Amino acid sequence: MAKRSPLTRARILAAATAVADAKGLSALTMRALADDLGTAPMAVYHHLAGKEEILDGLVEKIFEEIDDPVPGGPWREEITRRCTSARAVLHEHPWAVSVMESRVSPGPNNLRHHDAVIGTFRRAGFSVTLTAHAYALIDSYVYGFAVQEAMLPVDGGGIGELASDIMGTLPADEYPHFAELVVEHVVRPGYDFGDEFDFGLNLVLDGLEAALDRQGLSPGMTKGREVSHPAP
Amino acid sequence: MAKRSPLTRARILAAATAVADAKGLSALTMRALADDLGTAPMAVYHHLAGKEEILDGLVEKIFEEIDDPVPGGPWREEITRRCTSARAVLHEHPWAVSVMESRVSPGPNNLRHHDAVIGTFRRAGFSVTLTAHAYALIDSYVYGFAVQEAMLPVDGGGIGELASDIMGTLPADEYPHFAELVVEHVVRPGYDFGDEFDFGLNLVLDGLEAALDRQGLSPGMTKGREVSHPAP
DNA sequence: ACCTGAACACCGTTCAAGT
DNA sequence: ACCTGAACACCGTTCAAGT
Repeated sequence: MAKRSPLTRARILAAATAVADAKGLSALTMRALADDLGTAPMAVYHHLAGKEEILDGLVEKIFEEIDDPVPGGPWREEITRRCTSARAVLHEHPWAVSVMESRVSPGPNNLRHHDAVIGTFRRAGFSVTLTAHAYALIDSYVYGFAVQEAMLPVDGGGIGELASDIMGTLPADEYPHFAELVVEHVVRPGYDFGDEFDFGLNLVLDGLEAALDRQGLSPGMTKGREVSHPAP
Repeated sequence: MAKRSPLTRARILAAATAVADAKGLSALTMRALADDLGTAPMAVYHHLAGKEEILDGLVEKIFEEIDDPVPGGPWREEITRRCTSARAVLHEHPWAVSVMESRVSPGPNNLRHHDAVIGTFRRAGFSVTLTAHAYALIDSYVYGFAVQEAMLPVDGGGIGELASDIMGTLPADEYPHFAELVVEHVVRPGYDFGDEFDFGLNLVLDGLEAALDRQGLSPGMTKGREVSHPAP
């Protein structure tokens, strides 16, 4: 793409993202990356220590793209915006979860982002324990949804064709419930797996809201409602 | 391990699982696998077409290990058992989700298992649409939880030490909410991230129960409550 | 200082050959 | 039929050399 500007850490990471987006994670080799940058493979090593550091950089770029929630704001709106943004970013970069899984320690963007998520719950009155629950729950949901989207062989509308391909090849009477779901739902025009995201997110947030209310009514509320960093 | 029995598809897949469990997915090479089996690398190719077929086989073995729910049984108990089992299996084999992400089409065990999950919801009166919601939601949660567990550098109790290591290295005042969560919760004796699973699962199932009740009361209930394969 | 080319130890896989 | 060894086209990375 951009050819003759001097090699930069940022330019290398941008090219790495482009290669992974376009051809998949397995096509992201040091040689392919150098090709895309118009340099020899070894040129990259003068700006980043090696492939591991490139992968670390890619994950940090991902967390840069995701909207941070604002602690102190209305928690449900903030968390909704954050989760919707995270899902969109992970959808654009289907390799992202795989790369995250292979990292050993979180970078500054990762920490800052999750500090904001935790802070949003705490400032809204979630106890430390309930914040830990909520944090594990929403991240599981967002990451898991992204994994499922990444597992789909095609995007959005195309899934209908694929599903009917599968059902055509496979004995439908061996998997009757699967077949019913595909025939009566998935192949219908307008179906998009991505639309399932909002249902689950709202259900999860309803549950957290109820848990927050229950906490407020329970005897141990004083500790739970303590806010570690009160607004000025 | 077992050395001199004749090479078998099953024995190869068992060895592949053992290598991935013990040394990680990246250590699962055809040469390392052959070493473990006590043969030359190319011997494996007489029983499986190549590495892709090995990975397909590993995923099928995973779905063999997970308890199928029984359609027609009490849906909440069945789904709880299934999700608990799935989480345990994915915890034992932290490489499993990564491998699943890279597969193109589901194998028979995979299809049978998900047919049972879908059937459990349908037979309990979930409409096709609500079943699609429920299916996406619980699998997102289970896969996402597994991803997060796989991202943790150490297991269970050891996470406390690691967390305090991180907090020791990192400026705690830059990530105040993160620091609070670690100091007041994660490093406490007895904390185990895996324990977070039940909270989220119960919250999700509560939400699905409420959605099922709402569906039963709504005008369009007849179609939704139709059971495609009534008990004899 | 920034980039290069040749070389090394890997990887999955093909192919001709052994028993 | 089942297994083997050498070879091929890759991969990340080291190292000595170029500008």
